[in-house]
Amino acid sequence: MDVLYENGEAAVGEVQDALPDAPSYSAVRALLRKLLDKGHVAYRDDRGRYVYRPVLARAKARRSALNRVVETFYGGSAAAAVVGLLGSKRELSDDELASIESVLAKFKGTDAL
Amino acid sequence: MDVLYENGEAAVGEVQDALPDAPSYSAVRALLRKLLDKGHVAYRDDRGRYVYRPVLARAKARRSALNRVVETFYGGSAAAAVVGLLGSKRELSDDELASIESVLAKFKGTDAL
DNA sequence: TCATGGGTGCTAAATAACTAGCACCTTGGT
DNA sequence: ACCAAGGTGCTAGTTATTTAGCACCCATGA
Repeated sequence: MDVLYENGEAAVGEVQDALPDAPSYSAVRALLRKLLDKGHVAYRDDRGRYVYRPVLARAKARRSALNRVVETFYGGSAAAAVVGLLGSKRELSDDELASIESVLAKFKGTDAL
Repeated sequence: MDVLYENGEAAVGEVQDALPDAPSYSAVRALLRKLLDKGHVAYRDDRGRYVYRPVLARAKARRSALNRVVETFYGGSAAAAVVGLLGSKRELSDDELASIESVLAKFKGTDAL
């Protein structure tokens, strides 16, 4: 799933290559077929070659993945996760800094009242 | 694993209860034993009852989990992940806001030079 | 003391996942 | 037109996981 979300879509061989400790080609085929049966994945036929993609919107999966990490490791506190995220970073470009301060601004507003 | 990281430690039954789609008690027992064999988990004997805990330091697992989400869903950009994290939040306490601005401060310093 | 509840170790059978290998089809190059 | 490469569908055998059920141990409460 992560492979598909990262690449947007991928064929069997690509999924296998992207997997850290890849099982056999046959196993990846079987796995993708099972995900297909379960409705987690769809495919398009690219001239006889099947290219798979996630069914659940990337945005939803993203939110859910982030949520899980926040729940598991930060006691549900998004702010603590943000601190953890930035704490292990060395540098931040001006653009990145600006975008973060931009989303922060809205909280300053509501909190100040 | 997530269950153990979230609770710090847990017995077989607790792991089973915390699991979203739990397999049988036997399966959880077997799984924990396998994790034990692989060295991912340790246990203490609480008067005949085994209580399991992760071997890998929470901090490392946390960093690794966060990293994976950032790689998978935010193209490796921690800043983008921060924006995503804060974007879906409604409110932030003064303390939370302050702690975030505190870690942000160090980037302002280095970037300004 | 003695039953009870809830753990563990262990085992055997059912179920699921992995693997390898076939025939077949399509694409691309010769 | 033909061949080679690389896909798919399908199948059968191997391996791993899951399951249920034993005997046993050890706190707890009656």
